[in-house]
Amino acid sequence: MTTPKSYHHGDLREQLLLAGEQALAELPIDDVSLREIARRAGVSHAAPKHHFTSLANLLGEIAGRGFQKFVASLTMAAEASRSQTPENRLIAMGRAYLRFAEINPAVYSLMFGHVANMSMTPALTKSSYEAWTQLENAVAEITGPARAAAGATHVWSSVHGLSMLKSAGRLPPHVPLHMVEEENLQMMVVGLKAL
Amino acid sequence: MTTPKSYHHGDLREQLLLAGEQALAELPIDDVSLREIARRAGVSHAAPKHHFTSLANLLGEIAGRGFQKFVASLTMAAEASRSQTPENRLIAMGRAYLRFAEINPAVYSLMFGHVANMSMTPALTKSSYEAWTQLENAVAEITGPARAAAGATHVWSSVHGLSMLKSAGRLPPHVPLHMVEEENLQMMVVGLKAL
DNA sequence: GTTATATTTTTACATTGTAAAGATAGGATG
DNA sequence: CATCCTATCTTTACAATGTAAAAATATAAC
Repeated sequence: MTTPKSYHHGDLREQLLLAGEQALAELPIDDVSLREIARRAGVSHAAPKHHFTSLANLLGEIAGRGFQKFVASLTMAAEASRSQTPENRLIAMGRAYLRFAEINPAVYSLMFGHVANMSMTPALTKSSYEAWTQLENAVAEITGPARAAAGATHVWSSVHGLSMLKSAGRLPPHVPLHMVEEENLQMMVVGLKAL
Repeated sequence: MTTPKSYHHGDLREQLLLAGEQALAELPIDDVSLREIARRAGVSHAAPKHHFTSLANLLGEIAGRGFQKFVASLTMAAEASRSQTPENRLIAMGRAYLRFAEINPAVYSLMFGHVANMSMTPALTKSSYEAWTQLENAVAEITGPARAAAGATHVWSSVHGLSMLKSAGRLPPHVPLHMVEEENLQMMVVGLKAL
C-alpha cells in the first residue's frame, strides 16, 4: 500500500502548497517560482516534480484551495445573516466576496485565471463549480430557479468586476471606494429584482 | 536634432510595438517574450533595450495603445446610437465593450492589469483615464454629474466582470452566454437608474 | 537483513531578461 | 568632402527559471 505520507520528508506535498501560498502572499507574482517554493519548503528545486507536474499545476491546486476558503467565507456570511431577507443576505455575501478579494489578492487573481501560468486542475474545476452553485442558490431565492443562472451571472459580474477594477487600480483616485461599494451592491440587487 | 526615425532600421520602436501586438494575438501570453518580439521584428534580442526599458515597459505601451483603440470603439458605438435614449446608448457602448474584449483578449487582459509583468507607463495612465472619462460622461446623462462616478463604477464593474468571467471560463457551460449578455446589460441600466 | 520502490538530490540543458562592451551608420561640423 | 560624434544595433556574458534524466537514499514489505 502506498500511504502518501511520512516518507522522507513527512508530507512534502502539503508543505509545498503552504510554501506556495506564503510566497504568493509575500512576493510579487513573478517572483513566485517553483524553485523559490522549493527553497521555502527546504527541499531541492526538483523535489516538487514528484507531487506536481509543473508550476502551473501547483498554482492550479492553490487556486482550488482558494476557492474552498472562498466558499467557506461566503457560507459564513450567509449563515450570519440567515434571519434577514434574501436581498440583504445576498448583499452580505457580496461584502464577504469583496473582503476576500481584498485580503487575498494574489490567490484571488489566481482563482479567476488572471495568471497565465496556471492549470485547471480537477480540484479547481470542482471548487469553482461549488462557488457558482452557492451563488446560484442564493440568487434563486430572489429570482426563482428559472432565472437563477442569468441572475447569478449578473451578481457575480458586478462584484467580481468591482474587485478587479479596485485591485488593478483602474478606478480614478477621486472615486470614494467604500461608499461606492455599498452603492454598487444596492444597484446590483435592484437590477437583479428587475430580471 | 535627433529625429527618432530612419536611423538604421527605420522606426524600430513602432515595429516592435506591432510585432508585440501580433505576438500577443497569436501566442499564449507566456510565450510573448522580449526575445520573441525582437525575433519577429528581425533584430537582435538586445535591440529593444534602446526603445523600451524592459519587457514590462513594452507591454505597458501596448496596453496604452489598446486603451486608445478601446476608446475609439466605444466612441463609434456612441455616435452610431446618437439619436437614441441615453440608456440605449449606454447599452450600445456596453455591447461594444464586450465585443472588444472578445476580439482582443490578450490586449484586453493587458489593459486591465491581469498580466503581472507590465508597467504603468504615462501613456497607459493617460488613455486609461480617457476611457474612464468617456464612460463617466455617458453615465452622467442618466444620473446627473453628482452621481456619475458611482454610476460609472457600477457600469464598468458589471461589464468588465462579465468579460472577465467569460474569458476566464468561470461561468458554467449551461449558461447561455449571448442571452445573458443582453439581460445583464438591462439589469445594469435598471440598477443605474435606481442610484 | 535484504530487496523493491517511492522519494529526493544532482546534474544538465534550453530559454529568458538584462547589462555591458564592441561595431556601425547617420548627421553635424569643419 | 573628410572627420568626428552620437544614436542605434549586435555580440557577448551572466544569473535565474522550468523541466528532464540520472544518481542517491530512505522507507516499507518480506
